[in-house]
Amino acid sequence: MPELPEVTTTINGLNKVLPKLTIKDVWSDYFLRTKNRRTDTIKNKKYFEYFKREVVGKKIKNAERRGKNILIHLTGGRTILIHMKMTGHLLYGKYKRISPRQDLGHSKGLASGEIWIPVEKGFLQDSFNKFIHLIFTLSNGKHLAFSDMRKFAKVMLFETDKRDVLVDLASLGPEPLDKTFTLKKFREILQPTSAFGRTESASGETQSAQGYGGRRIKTVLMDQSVLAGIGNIYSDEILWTAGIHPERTPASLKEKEMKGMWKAIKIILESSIKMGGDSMSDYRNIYGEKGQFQKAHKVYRRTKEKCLKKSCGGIIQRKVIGGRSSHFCDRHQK
DNA sequence: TGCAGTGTTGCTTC
DNA sequence: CGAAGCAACACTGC
Repeated sequence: MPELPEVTTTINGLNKVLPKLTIKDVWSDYFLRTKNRRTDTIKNKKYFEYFKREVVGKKIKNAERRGKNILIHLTGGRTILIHMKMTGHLLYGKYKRISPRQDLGHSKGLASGEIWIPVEKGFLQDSFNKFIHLIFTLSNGKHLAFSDMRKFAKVMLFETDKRDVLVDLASLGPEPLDKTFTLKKFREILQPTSAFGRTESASGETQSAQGYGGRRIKTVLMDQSVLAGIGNIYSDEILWTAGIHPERTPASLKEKEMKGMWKAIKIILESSIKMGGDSMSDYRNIYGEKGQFQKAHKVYRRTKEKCLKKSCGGIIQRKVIGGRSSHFCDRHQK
């Protein structure tokens, strides 16, 4: 579930422990059992060998978030990009490698016949260790482990000064928590006359004069090229707070509604960061600890329950929108 | 037991 | 353009 607040929580943790450490070794079993044919990620064996050659011996400068991507900047002008997708999370601690017995419950996820387990007692002990598919050995004797149950994650290396042309980063919209993401900017993105989202046809005619204006607001909020970092949970929570139905179009939004949504974006993302992110599913911080935002959900996964808006009296509905399950109150979200 | 559902993204088809 | 369906993968819950 890593969306913006979860990635931020991870980045904050990484920046407390990683800077100035050197990567001494890298291990992965991603490439052993995957149908992914991309050759530019570590799921490809040749690419992983290259990745390992480039990364071992480099010192870590710092970590940065861009959208839902984790960027780990190294000396030598290279940056590691990690997109956690559905189930990825980075864990920091002291690990050791073992060859587990198959009867210990390690099933399909285990491809290599080896797993890494934490040496010290604590949160890292509780789970997810059998899903570690990438691990860095650091110069202080500790490890940075990447657990990824469903193996959807993307890990690659790029030249730091080419970040502006790397499509994973270049295609992203503005950062919603950036000071420069003003109400004016949000309005420009959503308004029908906006230059955003318009394309020119061969004849030079404006093809979609409405920009994003005709799409459903839920899918627009989740569109990483419109705004970077918002996913299914936070789009539901933002729309509930702003009182806007997920199927409304940006073109139909009144000024007051845009302002309410803009404020909700800032408030909800910031409050989740303060709570250490959302651990309704398997997100954990780098020490394996849960975040708390799942306790503050107003709509997400509350299908058929009462709307929590004061004196609303509505019942939370669930409907698939843009291929994602969307939760909303059809009484106060108009 | 079996199958729908799960935070993300990208590709294909209509 | 945009929406829908599905694939990548493995587990949980009904």
